[in-house]
Amino acid sequence: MDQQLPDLLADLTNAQREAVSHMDGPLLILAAAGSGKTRVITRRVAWLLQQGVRASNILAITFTNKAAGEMRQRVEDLVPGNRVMIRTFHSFGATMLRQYADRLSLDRNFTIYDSDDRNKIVKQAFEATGMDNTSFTPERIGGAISKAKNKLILPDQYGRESSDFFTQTVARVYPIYQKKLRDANAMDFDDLLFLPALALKTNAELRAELDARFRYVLIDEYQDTNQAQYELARKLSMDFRNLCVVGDPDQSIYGWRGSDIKNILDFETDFPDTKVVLLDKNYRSTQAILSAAGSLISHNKYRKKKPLITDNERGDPVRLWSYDTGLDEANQIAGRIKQSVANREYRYGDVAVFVRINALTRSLEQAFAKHGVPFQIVKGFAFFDRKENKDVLAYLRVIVNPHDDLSFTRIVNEPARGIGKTSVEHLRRFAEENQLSMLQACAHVARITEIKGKAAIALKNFAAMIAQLQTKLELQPHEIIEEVIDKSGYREMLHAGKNPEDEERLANIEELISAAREYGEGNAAGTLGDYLEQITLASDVDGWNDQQDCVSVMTLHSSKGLEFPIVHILAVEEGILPHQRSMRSDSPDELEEERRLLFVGMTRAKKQLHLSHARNRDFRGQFLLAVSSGFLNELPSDEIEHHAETRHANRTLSHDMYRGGSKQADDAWDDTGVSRSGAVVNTIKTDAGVEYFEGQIVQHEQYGIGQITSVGGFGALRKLKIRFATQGEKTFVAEKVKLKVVARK
DNA sequence: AAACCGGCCATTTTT
DNA sequence: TGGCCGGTTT
Repeated sequence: MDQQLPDLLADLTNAQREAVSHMDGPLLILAAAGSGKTRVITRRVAWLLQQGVRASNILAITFTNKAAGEMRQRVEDLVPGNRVMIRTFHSFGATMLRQYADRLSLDRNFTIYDSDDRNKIVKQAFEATGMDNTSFTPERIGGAISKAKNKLILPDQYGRESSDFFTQTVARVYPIYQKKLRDANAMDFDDLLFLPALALKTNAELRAELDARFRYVLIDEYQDTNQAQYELARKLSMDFRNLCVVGDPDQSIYGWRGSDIKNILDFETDFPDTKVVLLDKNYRSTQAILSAAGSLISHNKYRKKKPLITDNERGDPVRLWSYDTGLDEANQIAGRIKQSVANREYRYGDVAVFVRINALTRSLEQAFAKHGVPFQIVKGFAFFDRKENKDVLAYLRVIVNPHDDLSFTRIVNEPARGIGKTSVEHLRRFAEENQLSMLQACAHVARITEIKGKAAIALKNFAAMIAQLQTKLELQPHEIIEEVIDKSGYREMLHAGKNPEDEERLANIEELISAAREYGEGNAAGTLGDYLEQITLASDVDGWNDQQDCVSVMTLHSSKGLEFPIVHILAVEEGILPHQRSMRSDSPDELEEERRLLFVGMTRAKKQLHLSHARNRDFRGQFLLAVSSGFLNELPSDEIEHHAETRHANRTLSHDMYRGGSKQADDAWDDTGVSRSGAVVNTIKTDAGVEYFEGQIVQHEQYGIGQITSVGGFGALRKLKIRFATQGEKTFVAEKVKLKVVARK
């Protein structure tokens, strides 16, 4: 080997070396959490280059753009100046669609619609079917279409397989939805996988070409691929079967959006001569953390059994915290972090807080602010969701893609130009009848008799302004934004400033401009279209700055692939983790996925792991009962240290701060059937032998967690009143109702 | 045409 | 709790 090249294998374990230096043929790397997976992939890319494989023949797929960037950097450090394509699946799909647009009869300037856009188009498509209002939300119908695309089901195929009313509805919406997207020259997220996968399936020539172009394909987080992604991977690896996939079935957490854990479990069947490498040693976490995580995940039935091993020290026990309220939880965690940093035990940047749902970040935000703890919420681009920024982006979209009627409608009267709803509807109808985009239709506004003088002139002027802006397309993105807010009158509108928040809006746009400028500096060749694509395809973690010394707050899903010395996981409670929606008795898979989600969160921790729950939680403005998650009972007691942070001293005071219910909830905490006051409560026993009593906490299939507020009646008429966490109070016949008594320890 | 108001609703996770 | 829709007023 050339002495000047870095020795890429020297510091690896045997298993890692085997994975890195495998040359041709399919390769499956089963990599347990913390087993040095990223290192192996980057090393492997570098090793292939060192063996003389051309950079342009390698394709590496990661799960987030951030991961792609990091991998690019690490490969660059090992083999400077290479041009390996490292992308997310979606970004790869978008690139292919643009690159081969002509051969696929597509317009390469397509807009990428996000889920908000998608739901709006679904709504329009639903209305176009002429069906009556059903109870199906656009989100639900859109979700079904998304799943169909992930399974590569075409609009007309969907109709043939539809049976019940919901799928029949979807079957009617789906074709119209898809046509609307094509008319607007827009792709939804799923199209970025769906269309390339279909193209590779039906266009043999293109498939062979791309297969030869990407001779070596590496895919990270393979356990989270869906059928469309699977198809892409396969079709790129038929003539050149050098497909390397890396993943861990125990970390599959995207089943809800169509990913199929079978892809990784069946890989060896799909590729019979697969070489399998097991990376099972963990280099990340302490023994205590691993043993707790391992004990939890061993409760999953649908799973290959495998031990979690490490040479690391035992370390601190996993700490389990009980709080009276969610507010206490947030405040005490903030306080303890602050104290530990003051004691120089660790830095703020070492700490991460994970939550199951985004709504839970709010209390943390307040608590951290109150205690003066620096933090960042990894909800990356909430910034681009602000109205003013969405408006500006809509202008940019229309400039790049004049067919984008959705964006056109958003901005045609923003700022107000005297173009009202009715005029816009007339324009839309005319455009539809004449197969034009709404922007194109503006040129023929004189022919639309319903649109009168003022509105007609305004539309003409609007179209002229867009045309004028389109001549600026070769400018840098941030310069175009400046043009947009000047020429459109947006800046003027905000400057006129009637509302106090106008100033803030202007500041937000300024921030958008500097973000665009920053983008331009890093991507000198980046067009406006590239910039828009980057924004739309950005994930939450892509906006996360890991250099800052502050606490990171994020969802468990976002935490995948990351690691932190100190990890807190909040609200490990029934209904939250596992989430209500996953607890239907007919879907054990979903419950297992929730368990994997907690497993992923736990295995992010290197040194300290804190799990917590509260007995009462503020949710949606209501103060509700909370019960610790059954998952906590699946942890090994000898690795766990319990901390009950109750506030007995000022219990009454704390209760006075909230609306009713919490006193009862506290009484209910004793599992004795006897309230704290000592009074015996009503108890009834059903014929099936189940005993119910007041104050007991139960779970109903449909309504979720609740507390029995009263029992009464005799014989077949015995009734239970149950107050549910989210559904209010309901009455049931004790013999009939199916309840699960929530067990606690 | 636009601003304003009040009621109703849902309410996981994300590219 | 707040975001959205639909209706009403100016």
